Amino acid sequence: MVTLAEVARHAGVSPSTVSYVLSGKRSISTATRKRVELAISELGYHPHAGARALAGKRSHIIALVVPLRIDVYVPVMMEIALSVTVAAREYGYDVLLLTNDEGPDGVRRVAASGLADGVILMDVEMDDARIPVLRETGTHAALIGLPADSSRLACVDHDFERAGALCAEHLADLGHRDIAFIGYAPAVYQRHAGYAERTLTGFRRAADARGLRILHRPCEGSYESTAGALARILADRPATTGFVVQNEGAIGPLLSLLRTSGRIVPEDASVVALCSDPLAEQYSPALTAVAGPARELGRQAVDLVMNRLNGRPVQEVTLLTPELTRRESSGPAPVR
Amino acid sequence: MVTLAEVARHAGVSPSTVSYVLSGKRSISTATRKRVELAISELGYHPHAGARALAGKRSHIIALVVPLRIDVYVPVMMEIALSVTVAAREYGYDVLLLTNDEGPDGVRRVAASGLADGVILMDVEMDDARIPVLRETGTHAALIGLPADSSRLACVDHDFERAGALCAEHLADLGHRDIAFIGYAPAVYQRHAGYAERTLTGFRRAADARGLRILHRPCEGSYESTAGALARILADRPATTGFVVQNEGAIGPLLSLLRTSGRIVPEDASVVALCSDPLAEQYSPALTAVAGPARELGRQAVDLVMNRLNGRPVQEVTLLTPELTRRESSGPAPVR
DNA sequence: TTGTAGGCGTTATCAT
DNA sequence: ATGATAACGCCTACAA
Repeated sequence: MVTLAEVARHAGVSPSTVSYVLSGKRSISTATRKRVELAISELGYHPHAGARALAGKRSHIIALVVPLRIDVYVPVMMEIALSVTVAAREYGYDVLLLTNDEGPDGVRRVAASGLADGVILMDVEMDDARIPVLRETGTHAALIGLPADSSRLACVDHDFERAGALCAEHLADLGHRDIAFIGYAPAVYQRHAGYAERTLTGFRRAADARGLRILHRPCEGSYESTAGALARILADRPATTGFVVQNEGAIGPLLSLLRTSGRIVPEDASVVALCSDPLAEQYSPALTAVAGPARELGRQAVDLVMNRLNGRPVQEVTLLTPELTRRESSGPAPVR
Repeated sequence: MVTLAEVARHAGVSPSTVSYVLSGKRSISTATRKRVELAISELGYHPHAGARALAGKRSHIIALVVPLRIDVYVPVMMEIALSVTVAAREYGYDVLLLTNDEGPDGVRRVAASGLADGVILMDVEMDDARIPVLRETGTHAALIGLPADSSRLACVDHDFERAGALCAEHLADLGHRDIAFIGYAPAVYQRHAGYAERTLTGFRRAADARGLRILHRPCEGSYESTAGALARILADRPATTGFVVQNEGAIGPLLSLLRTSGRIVPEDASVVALCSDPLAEQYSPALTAVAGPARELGRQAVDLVMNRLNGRPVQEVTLLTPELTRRESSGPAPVR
């Protein structure tokens, strides 16, 4: 292995000079810098990560804790994870992947061992068990998601309330009066997942403001459960003409079922999905959808951690604004 | 930060004793071991990762290189990544996430800096640019996928030839004579992606052996491209009654299109998908599908790296056997 | 069974 | 602008 000392010898300078060329923490004459840089590339030198972490008190690694069992749409999760990785690299940081099955101890382990300088938590729950560990160990962290108590933390998330409201407003604008919201599995609401509740809150509030009649039906996302949810909706409120879906699994079945039941989209029924744009475009008709900037979430989380690491102040809560993209699945309410 | 020395003092032993109870590399009397373990938990000691890597010449980290742009089904990729992480933890290893946009240099960087002890490459191409770096640096690695030249490497992959063959044989058994294979985007075949070609090879060979007439149509996976592919198939071979799909995006559209064109599945046409079981079960009718053990792929890759790290011999190529699960989308060929 | 001490490759504080 | 040198926390060969 090539060491800094060898580079120094090769360049005819002292080890500290090489170190400073690398870190840029003091000025170096152009001449010696050139020599050092040449030596580095000639020898193929790469600083030893462990030694650097030991002496420099920074591992240049952040940990990303992802859920092992996932109820949100996996590709979005993956996109966030990848954007975190790419953004971290721009700071010279690498990303350590942790699964949430290690629980709070995983966070403690990587923080206490100096393995990671900071932590990004995905899929944060309202009352997340990892948060006390963060507070107790003073770990620099960013949370993707919004816990019940975000004080002294740094959180980024989509503005789900706004997303829910956008759906209701869009359908109201189109003249729909009776709207159904097909949501996540009952279990998701039972454990008070923030994103699910906040979407519903925003949706309800906007619907109220516009005088819409609404129905909320949880749904497992399978064909059968979607069929069940739709049947109940149409039985309870036959006049329903607008559908909002926040369960990726239910989208395909819903479109099939509407077609089967003789309802043409968007002439007889409008569908608005809460999902990523690529997904919305896969369906036929392409779906009007509300999506948040997944990639941006990852970036922001990294920025937050880096700011904390460098002692810069950070906002406790950052909400990213979602956008509604109108496609083929929504249209004026049918006249009756 | 709690150090090993403090633990030693607290337990009234020497630092090396603490080190040895941790590593188990020499026998310790039960009495002192107890004392040390108590001190460790009382003080909340976690060995400093950097120091350990520096002194022990092992970072206890493996790097996982994932593609930044993905054409395979993302959830499967995610499942593999997570299973790698879980399996690695069982060896006391953590996983560093690298994206392939760093290219071969990313591998060189983590290997040369001692950041990672080994590397797992996902989405390996036939003539992968990262492989020379592996050879040149002597990095311990496992590849998920099968490159053109696998000599002196350790590769795991699904047995795609077998998967393709299973599809053809299943449809042949059911009496189908004309079969169409709806595949990945043309670009995937143009760059000779191994999994795509091998599936086709196995499919063709088995079809030949059974005297089937086959058609292969690449497909982008969108609704439109699927419609185009299907239209051509039915124009070229109106007698086609069996469909094999190896493009997750095309499945939904295909089912819709078959229905629209008045073909009932499975009475008029049979569909066999090459996709994960959870995905196959989401559709209606539930799809007969051939799937490989994704989680197992991750495990095996980790085992391979660990074996290499510990100087144990490893197989160059390990192929995992896929299984066909019969569901509702395949049935006897219609009599005509 | 346990203790002592040198060294791993950097960083950063003193000097010069 | 550059050099020498003492940590950093752990591992392990060598002693006892």
